[in-house]
Amino acid sequence: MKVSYLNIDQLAVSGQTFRWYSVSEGYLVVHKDQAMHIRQDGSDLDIKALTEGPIEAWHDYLDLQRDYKAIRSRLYGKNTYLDAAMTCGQGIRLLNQDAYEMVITFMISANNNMKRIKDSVFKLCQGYGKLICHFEGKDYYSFPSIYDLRALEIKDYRACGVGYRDKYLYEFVQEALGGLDVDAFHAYDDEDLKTALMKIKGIGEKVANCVLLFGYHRRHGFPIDTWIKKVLVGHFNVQEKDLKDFSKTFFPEEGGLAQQYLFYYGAVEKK
DNA sequence: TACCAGGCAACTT
DNA sequence: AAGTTGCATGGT
Repeated sequence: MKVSYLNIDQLAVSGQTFRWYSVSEGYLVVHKDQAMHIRQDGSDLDIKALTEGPIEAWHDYLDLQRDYKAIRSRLYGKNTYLDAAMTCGQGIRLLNQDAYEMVITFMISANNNMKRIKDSVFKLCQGYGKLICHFEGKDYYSFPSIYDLRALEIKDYRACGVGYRDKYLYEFVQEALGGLDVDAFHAYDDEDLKTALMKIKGIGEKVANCVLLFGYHRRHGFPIDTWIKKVLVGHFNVQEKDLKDFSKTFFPEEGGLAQQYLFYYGAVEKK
């Protein structure tokens, strides 16, 4: 199919997902208990589902129905650094990911680096997810459900390389098994959602904003990490004390996408 | 060798 | 309310 404003190489390193695996051509992508093989040649996108689910689920995951041209035109021209970032990362989108998966993944992300986050998520899935497909000689596993994680002890999380975050993961899974249903949070308004997320140990302001944005698809969410902070202070002339409120006024709606452009730009510029 | 990585909870003032 | 500190682990 034909697509615009979508680039799989950019999405693979965009930092919103840690389950895109490079294969001989394109990527093997896992989300929840589904897998697909995705390839791209210019504007030509090819998706092959490797599991039973409906292909429409992948279209939704990739946010294909949204008009990125229109959104981009609203963001463009506000700031020269953002303009450059948008030109650099034209194929960046917001993926529609699973809330529970984002809670676990971004708990692991706190004060951590991209490689180790990816490795830890991989170990967690390999160890406790279900085998869902083989591809080019490798096995791929679903993201483990709370039931898959039922019997784990703190040390089992530690063995996945998550470090001191082990106890947060353990406690969250225990609470979820006890009835805490993060899927029910979809019904909450923004403020209640953020409050509910931050009640979970291991989730502070930044991780809550990541989960809110990537897992609950609240597109104005604007996570401020160490890198974004530098960008706002250095290129948007924001004072330290105004960081938290900045995005609300500067990006009334699509702050999340703007944040992704800035983050991706930073990631590629570093090299 | 220190310092950093998509920060957070617990503690001190 | 606001500021400080310890934290697992792998990379540079």
